[in-house]
Amino acid sequence: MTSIYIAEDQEMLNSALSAILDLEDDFQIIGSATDGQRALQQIVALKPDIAVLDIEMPQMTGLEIAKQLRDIEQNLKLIILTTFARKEYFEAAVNTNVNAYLLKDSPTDKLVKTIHQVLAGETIFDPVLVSTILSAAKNPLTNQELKILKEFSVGKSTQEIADTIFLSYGTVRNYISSILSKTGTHSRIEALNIAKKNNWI
Amino acid sequence: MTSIYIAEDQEMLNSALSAILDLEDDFQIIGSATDGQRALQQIVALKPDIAVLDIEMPQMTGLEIAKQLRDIEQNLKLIILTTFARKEYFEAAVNTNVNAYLLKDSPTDKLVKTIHQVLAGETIFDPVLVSTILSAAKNPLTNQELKILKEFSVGKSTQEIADTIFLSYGTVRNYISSILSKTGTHSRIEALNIAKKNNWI
DNA sequence: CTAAATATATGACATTTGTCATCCTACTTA
DNA sequence: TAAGTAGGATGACAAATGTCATATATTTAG
Repeated sequence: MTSIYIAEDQEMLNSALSAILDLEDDFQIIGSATDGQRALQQIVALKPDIAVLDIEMPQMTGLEIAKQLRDIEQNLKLIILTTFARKEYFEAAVNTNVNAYLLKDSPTDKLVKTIHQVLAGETIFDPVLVSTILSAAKNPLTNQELKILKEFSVGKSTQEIADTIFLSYGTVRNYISSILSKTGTHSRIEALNIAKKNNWI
Repeated sequence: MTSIYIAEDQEMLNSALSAILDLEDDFQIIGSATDGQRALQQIVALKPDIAVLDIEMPQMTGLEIAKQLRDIEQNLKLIILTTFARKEYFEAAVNTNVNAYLLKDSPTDKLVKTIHQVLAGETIFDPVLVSTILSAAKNPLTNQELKILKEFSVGKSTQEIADTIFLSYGTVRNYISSILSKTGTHSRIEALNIAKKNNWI
């Protein structure tokens, strides 16, 4: 019998998955939470065989939970279950040595199958995810440019950005000009829309 | 026996709900889709007793489906199942006379219960939703201002906005100035962030 | 019917933004 | 060592943006 813990902040999906997995003869749901902090505490306390973790949750993300658990629980198998194929998430997950990374855009059968495969020692990455990552428009922005993009995404003015990252006013404007040129746009809002669409921020 | 159709674009939740509802003795899932167009066609063809509709789906939203179905299928009970408590959605749903409006932030039990209540002739609005709507910061923008906000949210310049909605350049700038003043900001990006946070767009 | 509110428009002004050419300095690298 | 090259900075200019005062119809409310 395999014990499973579910961390998923959308109550409907959380309860639905709990019910479905619990129906499997060899699975037993021993707990679930809709926020990250509680999930981490309970997983440490209950020591399940498998933890299914959503990434975006209140309090603490599934990736943070995975990272902390990796250090203290060697046997625990970690499965990340999330909505979007974001490169940053994926890389973080790979670096944390999670056992599987699945998209919510898969049917529940797939989750069940994945759990079985993980128990058998396999590591599973959703193929849709992998191809999305590989085909995604590569972010052409430098670190500095990305930092500045994030600054003006919250509405800061050039001067405010210059003050927060300790660059001159003119330099910040040069970077912004470069961002606009690389994104093929002529205004901050357009550049932001491009960046969001391509998951650069 | 009650026949149910599910339209929900997130495959994991779709399959999970299908499985769970099908387990109920008196329910039978007769179909499901992950896009709006296909859902509408199949619902018309299969004539279920209940249609559970997500709002945000590719091709066609659940609200559009509900509207079209209301005209041709009087007996069909419509249940809207969605993530966010948005005033516009809620109002549209009420105007379409849907039989229930439930948030995904409820457990599956609640959905099952709601279906039974709807079958008994009741109309159910998620209480969390109703209180959220009532307490939400009221949108202070006029229709024209909102229209202009949406225009510059996609990155259009003042002149481009003026051209698309047939107003003078100066008038558009006045409206934008008014938007900034009402949102307590001094730039379009800040105003956009406020508007998004409060679900005005 | 009048007063107030709306929707639209202008002109004028100060700031901010976007674009460019150029410059300096510290590192690589051929 | 000389020629790049990356990161940062200036100054100058045009265009866009944000702010205000004001004006004129048109509606709406009292």
